[in-house]
Amino acid sequence: MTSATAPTAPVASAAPAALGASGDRVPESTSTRTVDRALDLLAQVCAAPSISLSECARRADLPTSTALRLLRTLERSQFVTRAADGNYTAGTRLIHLGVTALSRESVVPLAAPALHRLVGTSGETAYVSIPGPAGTALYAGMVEGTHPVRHAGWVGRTIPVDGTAVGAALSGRLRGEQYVAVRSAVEPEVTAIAAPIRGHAGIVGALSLVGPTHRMDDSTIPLYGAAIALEAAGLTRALGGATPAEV
Amino acid sequence: MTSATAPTAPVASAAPAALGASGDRVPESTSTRTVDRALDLLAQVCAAPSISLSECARRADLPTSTALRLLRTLERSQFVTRAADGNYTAGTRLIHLGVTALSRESVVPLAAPALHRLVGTSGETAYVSIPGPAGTALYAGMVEGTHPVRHAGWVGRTIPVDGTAVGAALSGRLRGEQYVAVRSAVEPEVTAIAAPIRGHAGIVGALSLVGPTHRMDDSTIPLYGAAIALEAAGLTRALGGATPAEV
DNA sequence: TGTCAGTATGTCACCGGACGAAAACGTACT
DNA sequence: AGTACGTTTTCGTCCGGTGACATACTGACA
Repeated sequence: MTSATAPTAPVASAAPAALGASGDRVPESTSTRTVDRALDLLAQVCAAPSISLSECARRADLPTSTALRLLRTLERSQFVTRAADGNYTAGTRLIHLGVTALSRESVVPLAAPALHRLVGTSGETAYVSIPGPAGTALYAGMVEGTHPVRHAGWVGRTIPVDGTAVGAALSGRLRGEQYVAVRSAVEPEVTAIAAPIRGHAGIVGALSLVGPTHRMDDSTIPLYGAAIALEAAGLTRALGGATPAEV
Repeated sequence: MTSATAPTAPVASAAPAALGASGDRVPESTSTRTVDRALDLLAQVCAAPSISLSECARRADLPTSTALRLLRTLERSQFVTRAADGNYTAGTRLIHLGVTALSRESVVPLAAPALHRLVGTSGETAYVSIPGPAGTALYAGMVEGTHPVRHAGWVGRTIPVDGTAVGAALSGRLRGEQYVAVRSAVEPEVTAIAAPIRGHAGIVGALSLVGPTHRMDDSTIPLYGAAIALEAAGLTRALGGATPAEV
């Protein structure tokens, strides 16, 4: 028990650094309102499949003429695109920057073979997740399950770290186990099992399987959990991280 | 010959719309300098694995104090992250927005099985590409080839549409063929074969195989090209686009 | 037909937000 | 110690960003 407590504590202390954002410590007085507003509008455009000027202005709580001017700026530099019907969607330049930044998160492409193996083992949908903005977890990549009824795509979605399996894995809150399983955290009748992937500086991502609760029960969870933990350990070794046995 | 020319012309007229950006027609006088500057700094941060304040300011041609203020704004809203060594990298919020926007480009996740099949057929690295910013093509997803010596990852990279196979495919410039192959366009001794994927409104993406020229020769190119065209036609049907036979 | 509500776009007087030169600070090196 | 360079802070200044208002357009309804 004592030895089990000691290994957990250093992992937990490393995890907040992985989830913490440098943005918290930036003096607010030096912020630039105009840019804040434009970025908020950009986020609003991305949060919807397609959005009108007035709805965007409403959600960002800006006068319409202000929103139009800022959205025009975003449009000119191709961070948003405006369709013929007047609605805005994310632009090619934002996608480019996002894909470039994502491909630099080396855990995401590295996890692809492991995701395929997990799907092969379980038939459930497999995900790799990374820390998201404002202390969330971001589903960054997936391989779909093979069952006729399977989990639908969550790529691009953020979830809270509290109360979710992926969140717990990213935070290192495994309670002495190698994986964590949570039922009905994000959606009813959906169970997720997750394990963390560690790099030099601590936890950098998580592998997870997500599927309907009726297939993820007391007989399958330990089996799938062990497979996820095994794959996560392999990725951890590949990234030069410390596996639990070495912590 | 005449019938072969007629089908090409309507396709070519549809393709510029796919590559054009609505940003071209936005009045420049309504742009917001401050936001333009911040977005340029964001792009500079994404263009490098990691970058210092002074280098970022240099590349954006801004005074250091101005760059610091704008980067602090980007940092506060988690579009960039500043490490302990002072260098900036892309932040979680940018990744989130980028992944969300990318996952809304339905061609990218839809292409995953096709990419795997192409790798299975050829052993070469397979990509799905979409229109990028400023008339470029963006490599948006990949499945690595199986050869010991294979093409390294280009995901997140943009290439010119002129003179490249993917660019030609995205532009619809196939010269009556179903695929296009180009040698040494982006890098020496690398050959790419590509075919367009069409949606309702025209070309939305391209499938491609990329590999060393010594393995992509006159005997393999027609075989791989036909496989790519077949997969692209399947995706086109899935997206409700018009296949060449229907144009 | 007219009326109304909502959306999108343009205008311009105004003021405060963004600017950047200069100073101060921190670090590494000789 | 001095030097060089990158980073951060300061603050007077001005011009860039603002938003209330006007206008045009569209769709729904009586």
